[in-house]
Amino acid sequence: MGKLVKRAGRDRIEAVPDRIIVLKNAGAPAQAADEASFRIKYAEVLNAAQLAAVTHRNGPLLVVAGAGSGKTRTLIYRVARLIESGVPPGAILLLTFTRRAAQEMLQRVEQLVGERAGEVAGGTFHSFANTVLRRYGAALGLKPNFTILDRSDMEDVINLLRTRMGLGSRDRRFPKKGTIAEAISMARNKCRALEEEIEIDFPHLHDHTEEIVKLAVSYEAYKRERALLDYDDLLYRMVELLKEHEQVRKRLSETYRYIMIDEYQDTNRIQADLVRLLAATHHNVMAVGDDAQSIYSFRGANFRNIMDFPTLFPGARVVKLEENYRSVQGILDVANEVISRAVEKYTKVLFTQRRSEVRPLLVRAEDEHMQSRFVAQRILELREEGVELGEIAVLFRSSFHSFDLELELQRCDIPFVKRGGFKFIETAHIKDVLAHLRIVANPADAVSWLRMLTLVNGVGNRRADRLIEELVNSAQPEKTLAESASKLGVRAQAAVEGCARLAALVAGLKSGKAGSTRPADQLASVVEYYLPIMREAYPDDYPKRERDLEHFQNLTERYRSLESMLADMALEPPSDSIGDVLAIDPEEGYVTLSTIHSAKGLEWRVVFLIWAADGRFPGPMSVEPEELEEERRLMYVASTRARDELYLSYPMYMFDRSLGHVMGRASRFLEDLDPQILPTAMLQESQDEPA
DNA sequence: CTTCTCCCTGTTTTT
DNA sequence: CAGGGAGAAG
Repeated sequence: MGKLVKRAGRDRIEAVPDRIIVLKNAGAPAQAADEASFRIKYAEVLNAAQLAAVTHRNGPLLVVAGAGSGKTRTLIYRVARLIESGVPPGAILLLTFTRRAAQEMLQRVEQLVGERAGEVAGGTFHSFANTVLRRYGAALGLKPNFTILDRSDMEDVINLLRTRMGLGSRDRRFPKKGTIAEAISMARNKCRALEEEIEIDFPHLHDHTEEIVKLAVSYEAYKRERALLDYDDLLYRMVELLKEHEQVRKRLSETYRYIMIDEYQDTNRIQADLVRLLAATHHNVMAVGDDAQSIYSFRGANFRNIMDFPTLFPGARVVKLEENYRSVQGILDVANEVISRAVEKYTKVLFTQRRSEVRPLLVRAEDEHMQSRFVAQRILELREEGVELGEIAVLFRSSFHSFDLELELQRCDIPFVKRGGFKFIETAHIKDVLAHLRIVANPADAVSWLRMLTLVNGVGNRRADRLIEELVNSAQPEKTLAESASKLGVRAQAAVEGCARLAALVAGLKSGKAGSTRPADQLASVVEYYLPIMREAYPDDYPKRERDLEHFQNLTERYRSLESMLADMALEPPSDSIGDVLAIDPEEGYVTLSTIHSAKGLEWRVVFLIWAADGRFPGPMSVEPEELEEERRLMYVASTRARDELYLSYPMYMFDRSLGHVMGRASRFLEDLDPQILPTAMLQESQDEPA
């Protein structure tokens, strides 16, 4: 789907500097034309509130939009309206939650106003920051070839530093790398001192505060020395850039004269800062969001942020969209009930004119497998009734909740794609292969060197560490590698040979052996080198992994530059669970399986929510009242994804590792709902149905 | 110092 | 049901 679109997206973003020239002309936009001169009849296709938002021209605007109230539609029409009013598309910046969302919106804008919409800049905060930093980061002393660290890279570095600093080698209770990484990242996302963050959210780490802070300090230094940026750095350093370099700030602010942000309730303070700085010269910011759908507090978002918008941008206009165009009233009744029991009240009550006799259904299954069979069977029936598979989704709280269902769907030959949860980009073999390419782009990328070197037989953490010290400062790392390795001595013959082979590979990659520096070709030589290593490392399942690598090679075909490919892999990784994807018949379509988080902003005609059971949703990790409130909002998000039919199901017997078999109860968010609003059904085995 | 093996843990959610 | 971590052997 949409190779071209994706490519267009990248070009759009990369084209930043050219646009500055365009800009000067844009300084004097066409004066507000009167309604008759617009091709689109805005007043006819939008309701009053939507129209008010769309025709808003200058100054800050906050749109509080309930689920399904035409939020995306409003954004799209606003973009169209601006373009029709003479604003150059390149002066519009559309920040969304995923790049996918940005692309979909721009496609729809294109249908309205034509190709020029393609020039609108857009993407996630992180991908936008990435582009800007590559271009202007030199002002901060940042190399343009910096490497982006994902979460597991971050953990690798922390682990390395921890051992190096001799922390926690004795103390078995020293926190794990993942926990430390989380604390560091959380502190930054909430704009708190690390000490403070530990006190508030990680009180159990209190005894180790001093060491963790030290670790965080050396982590910062390590990244700076080696041109490495983690996700948080992308945002932080961009804020730094805008704060400290007035010229850059002015340039960008003048380039992007109209800024729009989707899903504002899920932004955190740094992102808000970023917007404020970007809009410094014009304050033309339109934020769209729904406080009742804030589900990313684990990433530092706070649903109260949206209410702070008018403080951040004085004089902001506020528009509320409350009419729902998506769901039938029965579904909204459930959603409204769920959210009305929240401790803190939200700003809207949804209503619709879509009447329907059908109510959502709370389905009790005997056990997990029966739940899966129910979903599969109902999907088959729906298909008989003429519902396209693409109109059906199964949602769940955590990605592993769908394991049993996946097997059942496979058994019934129902094609599906799973979104959220495991990303195959994060599997060891893909990361291994990527590491070899990352050092071509950034030879100082010590994380990747470490990964590559420890793959070599006879090289472990210690030797790798010593080799890296020499490598990262060397002008020709591959030569240095071969030389230093040869000094390891006869006792490490395997290591010497292995390093020589690795050095040869790297040399080949850099020189563009096989006459090409196309990422796909470079990847091919890496794979050739890596296959024997992989066979040895994973004797049980290497065939599966080989198929992954093949799939990965296909994915890289369309990239022309290594840098853009690597940035994409870090910021917008392909998340399809492979295998199934390839087998799908485009005519038939597929059912979507998704975590609720990944379903944000999407809608389907029929939605199943499985594992709506206490202990799963909310999960065992949610104890604090605030966490439970977020789970409640998550339930609200899940139920408002459905247009016509909504099935909430849970098994009556479930297996718990610590408790054994337990009686399952419906999620606490559903259990005391009026049966008039949420009727209950019980599954029964029919006689002629084989078990 | 590296590697092998066994045990244990622990399992949201994402850029 | 993995993947990581700790401990022992080469």
